[in-house]
Amino acid sequence: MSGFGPGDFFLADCPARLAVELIADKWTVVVLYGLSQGPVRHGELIELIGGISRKMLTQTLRRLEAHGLIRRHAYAEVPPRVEYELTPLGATLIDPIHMLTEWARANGDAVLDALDTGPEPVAHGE
Amino acid sequence: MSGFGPGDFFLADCPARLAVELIADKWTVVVLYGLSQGPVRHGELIELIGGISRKMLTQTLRRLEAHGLIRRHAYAEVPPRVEYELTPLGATLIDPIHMLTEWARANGDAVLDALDTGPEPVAHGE
DNA sequence: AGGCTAGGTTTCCGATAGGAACCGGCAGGT
DNA sequence: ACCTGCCGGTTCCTATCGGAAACCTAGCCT
Repeated sequence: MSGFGPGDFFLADCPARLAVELIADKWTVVVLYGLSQGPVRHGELIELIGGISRKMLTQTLRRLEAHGLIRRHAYAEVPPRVEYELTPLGATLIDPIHMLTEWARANGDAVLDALDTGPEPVAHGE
Repeated sequence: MSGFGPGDFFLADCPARLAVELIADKWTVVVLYGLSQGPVRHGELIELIGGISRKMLTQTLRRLEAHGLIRRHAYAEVPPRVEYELTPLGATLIDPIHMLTEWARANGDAVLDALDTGPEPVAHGE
């Protein structure tokens, strides 16, 4: 070991760790991926992302907005319309996110196979 | 919109989504990063990763092992020694993980600045 | 015998996640 | 005029999770 760069990132309170924890979240990656091609409405995201609830979507969007990764546009229209889009800072995440999603697409089956192949409960003394 | 490839990944139960949720976890990214340069012992990870508890580390490692991303070597020695290392499948995650950590290192400060600059409570009617 | 080591589990409790139900304003149907 | 539906969001409530600290196992050292 000992080959890691500066001691940061492992330091629990450094900006890099906080940034990772911001996106290392069940919904964040999927939401950012959904926004990666342009502005999307709240309702569109709800329909697009299977399994997410309005509450968790709003919560996730708020957090990303507070951290400057996305911007919210609320149009004062009759049926309310709200669009979300990546900020320039948020756009810098597109590449990392796409690498992750591509990895997931390529290896998702292998990961699931591993679950069936060797559940081995470990039991540290079997 | 409508430019997303196949409808998978948004489907909530497809392998790709499950794979993303496996690694989109507070500790998983940091742990995988810690293993990215070779085998590491449990205790080394505890010292390396600031803020993690033994419980969460073990839990995270077990989950990664069950999904075939890492392998566990328990040496039957006097003071027990346990090493963890990436499997070939897990090694395919190094690149995506490194992109994430590099992004975090480069933009962590900007993300934190955004928090101070515009906490704007939103209040959907300001 | 008692203490040390290293990895892991258990216990307890506060914090969080998440679904369902509700809110608010306005357009349109009747 | 009233009821209903649309959209985004919030509130309520519970099940689950996260984390600190204590405990466990097993063998060597003193």
